[in-house]
Amino acid sequence: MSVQERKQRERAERERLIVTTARELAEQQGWDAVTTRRLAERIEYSQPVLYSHFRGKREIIGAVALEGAAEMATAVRAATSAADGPRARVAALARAYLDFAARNPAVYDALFQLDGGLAYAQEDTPEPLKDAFAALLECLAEVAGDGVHPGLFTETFWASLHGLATLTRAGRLPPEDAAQRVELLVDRLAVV
Amino acid sequence: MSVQERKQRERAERERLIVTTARELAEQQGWDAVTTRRLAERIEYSQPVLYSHFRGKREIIGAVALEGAAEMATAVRAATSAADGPRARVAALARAYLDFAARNPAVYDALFQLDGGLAYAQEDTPEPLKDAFAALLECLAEVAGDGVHPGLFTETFWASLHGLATLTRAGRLPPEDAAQRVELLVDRLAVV
DNA sequence: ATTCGATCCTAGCACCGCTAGACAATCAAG
DNA sequence: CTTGATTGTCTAGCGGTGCTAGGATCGAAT
Repeated sequence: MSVQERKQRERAERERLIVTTARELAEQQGWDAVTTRRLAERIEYSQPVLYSHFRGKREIIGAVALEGAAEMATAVRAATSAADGPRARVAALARAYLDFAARNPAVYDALFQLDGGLAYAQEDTPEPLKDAFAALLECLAEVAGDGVHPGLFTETFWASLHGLATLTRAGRLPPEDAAQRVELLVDRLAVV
Repeated sequence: MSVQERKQRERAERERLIVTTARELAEQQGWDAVTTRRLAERIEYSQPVLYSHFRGKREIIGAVALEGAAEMATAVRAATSAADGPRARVAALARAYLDFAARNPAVYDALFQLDGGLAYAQEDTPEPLKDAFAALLECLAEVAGDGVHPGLFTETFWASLHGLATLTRAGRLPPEDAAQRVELLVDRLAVV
């Protein structure tokens, strides 16, 4: 029994190694640089080993996305719980979200830009994704305003943040006025 | 002289053919399916011909993006000019924008998701891109609100629309309530 | 000690973006 | 009309990609 357990443990460790290595490589050099060959070389195994853990590159991206979703949820909750009052909480949420996107561009891409083969906004959506959305909802529900469905409001607010995050990072928006745009968004969208 | 002119004309026609074919192929089967081989086959020339018109695939994407920017500007202006009152104009703009993104997903990707080698939000930004932004600005400036820079407001509003467009199309947002989200966005962001 | 199954790697497939160099068509000069 | 240079296009190939078939190796159980 113990032998099998050890093997299982080692296998799980190697899977973790694959995911964290893929994430590192993606953050360092972009997802384009995350090829199965380079990834295999970094973990010091041959390519086919990757395919004994994941169906393909997509699933590896998906694994990084799930890891990122959990972290993002934590970051958002930490920021909102440290703020006083609805207005300050929403502002803290927005900053935390954009900060996460800016600090972990590759993870953010895996989550919302690339195809990681994950289901979104459905019953079979993985728990970390649901929870990340819940983290937003918890804070944003209180500023949705009368007669506005909290879920719908959260989706809309989230989409606005997502737009800011992606357009800024892709060089479509000048980065200088980022803070002002966030402030404008919070001021107008949140009902306090 | 006439011979050279004819050649120049034919060459320009072929360049148009490349761009429209790339666009067609991308809309039909996605940008992943737009390979230089397939594109060359469709225009009935060999691969190297593509490289006598464009530096590489990136520039072809960029050409599609510029074409799309011009069309989007036209669509937005048509929609806004047909509406009465600031509130209705902004709503029409939002609908026209999202409609364009939904109807021309590949073009939208070329514009705002993919790397077409174009400069954004700078002095050397190509004219069609500047003009597309100007089309948004013309309408949105009148609802920016007191003390809010029109450019900054336009950027923020645009980012929100962009977030809705991308998240909806990527399956990150349920498509049913799209109209309600747009309405919410217009109601809250636009000062009428 | 020997089987046998799990584990891993080598080698290779079809495809990608891109380019060098051969070849044919066209034009200007003698 | 015949050259020679120039232009245009194609074939073939490079190094890379994601992914997989099949053989080698190694450890556990008999």
